[in-house]
Parts: sequence; C-alpha cells; structure tokens
Amino acid sequence: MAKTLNPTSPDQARERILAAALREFSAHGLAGARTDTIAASAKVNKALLYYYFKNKESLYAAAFEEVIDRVMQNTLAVLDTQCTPGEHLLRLALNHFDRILTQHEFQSFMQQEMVRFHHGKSTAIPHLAGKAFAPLLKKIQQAVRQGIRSGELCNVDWMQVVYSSYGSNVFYFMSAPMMRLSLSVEPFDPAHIALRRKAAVQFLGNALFVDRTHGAKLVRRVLAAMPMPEVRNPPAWRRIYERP
Amino acid sequence: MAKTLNPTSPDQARERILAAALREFSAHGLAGARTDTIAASAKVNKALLYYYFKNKESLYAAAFEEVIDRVMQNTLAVLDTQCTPGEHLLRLALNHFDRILTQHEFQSFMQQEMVRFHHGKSTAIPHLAGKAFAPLLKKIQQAVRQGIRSGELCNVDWMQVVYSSYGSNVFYFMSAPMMRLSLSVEPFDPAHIALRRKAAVQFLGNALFVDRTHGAKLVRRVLAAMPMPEVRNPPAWRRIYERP
DNA sequence: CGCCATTGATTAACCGGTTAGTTAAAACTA
DNA sequence: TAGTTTTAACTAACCGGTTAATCAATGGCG
Repeated sequence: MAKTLNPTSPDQARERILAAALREFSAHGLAGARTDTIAASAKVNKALLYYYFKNKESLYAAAFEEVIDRVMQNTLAVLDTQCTPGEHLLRLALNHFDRILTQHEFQSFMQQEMVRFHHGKSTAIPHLAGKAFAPLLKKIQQAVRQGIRSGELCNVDWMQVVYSSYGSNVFYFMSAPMMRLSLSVEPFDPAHIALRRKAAVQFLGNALFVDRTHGAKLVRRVLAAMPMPEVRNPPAWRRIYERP
Repeated sequence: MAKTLNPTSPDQARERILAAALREFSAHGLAGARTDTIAASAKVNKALLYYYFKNKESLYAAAFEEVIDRVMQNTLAVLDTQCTPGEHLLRLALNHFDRILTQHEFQSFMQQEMVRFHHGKSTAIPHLAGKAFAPLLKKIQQAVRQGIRSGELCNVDWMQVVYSSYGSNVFYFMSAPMMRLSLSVEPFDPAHIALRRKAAVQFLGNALFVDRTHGAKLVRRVLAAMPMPEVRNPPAWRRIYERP
C-alpha cells in the first residue's frame, strides 16, 4: 500500500478527507454529519471514504485523533513552567480559554463525546478519562493542596476550582450566541474576547488567593507572559455561525 | 377539535404524547429522537402525533414550552426575596444548581437549542434571549453594580459572575460521567451532589465578597434557607445514564 | 526500449434499511 | 348519524454502505 509511505503524495485525497471530516463532524456531530457532504467537501467520491476508512465512525475517530494529541501536548506543557501553585492554576485556566479559541474542534468533539457517552456509545471518553484527564486532575488537586498549605491559596474545594475555571470558559463560548442577542455585544469581536479572557483570570485570581493584591500581581504577570493567540483562519472559526 | 378544552379528558393521549416527547427529545435531541419511539412510549399510534401536532418540530416546541414556563417562573421568584445584592447572587447560583438537578430537561433543551442556533435553526433562542435572559442579566448586572458601590462586593466583572456561577454548574453536570471515570467518585450520589452544591456557593462567595467572613456567613444562611431539593423520580434522572 | 501485468486510487451506480410524514378506513362518542 | 379520535398500512426521501468497473502509475521482462 502506498497509503503511508509515498513521498510523491498521490493521496492528498486522504488528507482532504480528514480535513473535511473534521469540519463536518465538529459542526454537525457524528450522527448529524453527512458522508455525502464530507465527500463533496473533500472533492472526492463517497466510496473513497470507505476505501480509506472502515466506516463513518472510524473516520470520525481518525479525524479527531490528531486534534486530541495536539491539545494534550499543549496542556501538559503548561505544567512544566516553574511557578507557584496559584500561578499554575491561573495558567491552566488561561490556556484552556485559548485552546477553545484556537482549537474549537476539540471543544466541539468533547461536548459531543460527553453526550454520546451518556448513551454508552463513546469509546473515546473512557480512554481520555484515564490517559489524559485523570493525571491532569491529579496535578490540579496537588497544586491546590500545596497552595493552601503554603498559605498562598484560600481553603477552596479543589474540584470547584476545576469546575469554575473550565466551566466558565466552556459556558462563555457555548452561550455566546445567546449573549449576543440578550445584550448588545458582539461576543466574537477580538477586542471583546480579550476583555473576557482577562476577566476570566482576574475572577479566578480573586477567588483563589488569600492575598488578593498578590493574586492580582500574578494575574498581570500571567496575562503578560501568555499573550492572546491569533485566531488562526477566522473563516474556520466563524464557520459555524454562518449559513453554508 | 377537542385538543385544548375538553375537561372530560378523552385526549389524555395528547398529554401522554407530550410527556413521551419530552423524555425522548431531552435524551436524544430533536434530530436524534425517533417519532416511532415517542409514539410507542406514549402507547399511541404514530399517526396520532401528526393528528395533534403539525410535525416533529412542532411537537418538540410544544413539549418544551411548559418546561420553559416553569423554569422562568422559578428563577424570577428568587429575585423577589429581600436581601443584599451579594446574597441575591448566591441565591441565583444555588437556584440554578437546583434547577439542573430537578429540571434536567430544561438544561438539555438549552444546550440543544444553543447548538441548533449555531446552525441558524433555532427560533426558541431569539425568543428566550429577549424575553427571559435579557431581563435576568440586567438584574444581575444591577446587583453586581450595587454590591460594588455599597462596598459589599469586590470590583468584579459582572459578566464573569454570570459565566462563573452558571458555567461551573453546567460544566459539573456535563462532565460528570468523565469525572466518574477519572476520579473514583460517584457524581450522582446524593451525598456527593450535596457536597458539590455547597462547594459551588462557597467558591462563588469566596470570589465575590470583600469581607470573606461576611461572605461565608451569607453562604451559610443561603444554604440553610434553600435546602437541597429531592430529586423527583430518580429513574427519570438516571435514565440518560442507562441503556434502554 | 516497448509491452504487459499488477496494484493502488478513484468513481458511477446502486442497494437496503430507516424514518418523517400521509392516507383512508375503523372505532368511538354524543 | 355526524363528528372526533385512533389505527394499520403505505410512501417518499434520505443516507450509510457496497459493488463492479475504470484510471494511472509501477515494475518486470524480452
């Protein structure tokens, strides 16, 4: 098979399929995405999908695999920086915010899998839970515990740190269309995103630190150290808010 | 048509259909729910769905209508209690937690509609945004502003209060299956829910109040004033975690 | 080099199951 | 009997997946 080792790339088709699948699946979900649409979007005959992949579900898994790897790597890198437990927590929250910004497909994937798992249909969730989330949660738990012992952090429930940090970010993006209608803000205007991003860490800092002045200082430092990423290819990001 | 005004109830069929529809739609979504299943679950012939409702989507809208009303009423009631802005915010957060607990269908509906709205297919969201959410958000904004002016609350971003209060609750329920696998906790054990419920308000209090001791006192008061509701008909609540 | 066989890549056309929605008649009620 | 409620049976569309065939390199061989 020349699938994997053909340098003269006659199967860019496979790559196009994966890209198209990622687009469609992250926009419509596994059940909602149409194989015909994926094929058309990849400028390829539908049968070719089944030449390269066993079935729709395999394609779905393959399409998200690399995204998952990228996110995993990115998150763990945050924990490498040398800083206090409190700063680590701020960095994790900000990193999560930026991930949703730049890797929206992952967020979409996670939400879908969560629902699919409700129905006992997800194999990805159990895998991710053990391999990725459990270690990450352990790290967060340790950070909170250390921070509390050292007197840097308030005596907060460590799981609530997780729920608050991650939940507020997820909810922000989830409820954005609603907010646009309810208030008169444009939630995906970069300037507004930057404001929200800042507010998110500030609020977390306000909750976590015993000495709020110290917390505010760390927040400023973290914001300076982690500039807001460019939202790569805006069309891809906006795609889901426009009619096709 | 005896649809609306027949006291001698020969159309309990209609009620059974609505109840079944609510179950199926909240578990599987508009696209995922099967009309055959709804009919079977209501012990009714499928054609009867189309006798009482124009089509699947109308049934979907009708099924959620009453839930929406109930939730609306319940939320606004919280704002009637006479207390400080800070306590109002705590009560709203706790009320939201309890709503997810007792009216899970509404949460499910909101998430679905949010996604559907992404695709320009939801008519409910624009309606809810103007009629229900905008006023609620205004109230929260006022509460935060007043609280800051009076010196009760820190100078926090009012929208972040919304995102953090609501987001952490939503995320808790959304990620529960994941947490069960990653940690060794049973997230829907009532005892554990009670712990999380308490931690949620405590964390919020820790973030909001200038005087954390005062905040903690309010938190205790609110928790005492709003006991955790019974989770009515547990089977319905667990349903989505079991195979049919 | 020139011919053919092999093999990977790609496609058009089709299949069978599923599902939203319809119809026409039966059953019930007043 | 006249109107309403309920049903069994049917239809049309859609969609995931298959099949059988074509196209385009590659490589062996005389």
